[in-house]
Amino acid sequence: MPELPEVETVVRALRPVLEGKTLSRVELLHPRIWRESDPDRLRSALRNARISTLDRRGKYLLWNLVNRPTLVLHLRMSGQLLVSDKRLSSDHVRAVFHLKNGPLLHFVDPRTFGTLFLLDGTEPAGFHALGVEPLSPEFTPRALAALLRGRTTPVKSFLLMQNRVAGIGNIYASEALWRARIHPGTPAGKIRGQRLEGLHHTLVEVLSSAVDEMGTTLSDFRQPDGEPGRYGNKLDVYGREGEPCPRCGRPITRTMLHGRSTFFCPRCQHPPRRR
DNA sequence: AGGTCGGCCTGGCAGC
DNA sequence: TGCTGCCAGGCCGACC
Repeated sequence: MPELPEVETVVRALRPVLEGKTLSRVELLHPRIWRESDPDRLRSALRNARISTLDRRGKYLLWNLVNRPTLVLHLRMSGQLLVSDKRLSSDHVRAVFHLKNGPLLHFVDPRTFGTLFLLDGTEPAGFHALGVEPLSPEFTPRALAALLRGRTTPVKSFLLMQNRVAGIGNIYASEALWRARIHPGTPAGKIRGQRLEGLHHTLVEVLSSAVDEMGTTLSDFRQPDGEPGRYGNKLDVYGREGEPCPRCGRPITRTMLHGRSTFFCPRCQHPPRRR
């Protein structure tokens, strides 16, 4: 479940491994991984390509290549990028990147939801519709207010819309709303004033501290060296149905909102008062 | 157009 | 033990 902090962790770990290095070739091992692309284009774009810099946009990883289109990867649910000198024996290796005079980079993904494509005009349109980066200076309370205004959808669902704010997923949406004491079912447009300032603050706070802890590992997520992230034991509500709320002690509740598990404290997290 | 829902996938686990 | 069925969830396409 790589969300922004997990993808940021992967990008930071891969920079020293990949930046300035040259790919000799890529092996594409499962058709679902390149479903959005022409595999021949991918192979030829990556053959002997020099990697200049690595970046992140929302939950996407970007490899900027010298004189080639940018390579974009998305890990979706279960994808991992693992660095190893020796070839991994896993059944779920979907692509292998060969570096000149360097280790192998494995794209491992049991569920094959992950994907990779080139920014050469054939990319999925959704990539260009991504919303504001929540850890950028552009993400201000005022900017969030403009996005929320008039929306009737539950704020939890709103936070998952990548075309509004890019990078928040199911875990950090629940965590930020708990910290802000906002009920996940609150209509997004009803959040104003101090509550909105609070939500802006907790979103930035939760995402930044998860980046500091190398992300959350519930089951699949691994850093490129195979280590899990450390934020999992800092979660206040996610995955803690029935456990006491760290603030008030009342049991955490789980509900389904738009088909997604949503965790919250029914005592501390209120919808806004009617006026 | 905004809001909602189901499908894509497979591993892991609960329940029988 | 071995089977069934459900759950995980990011994103997209279909629908109202």
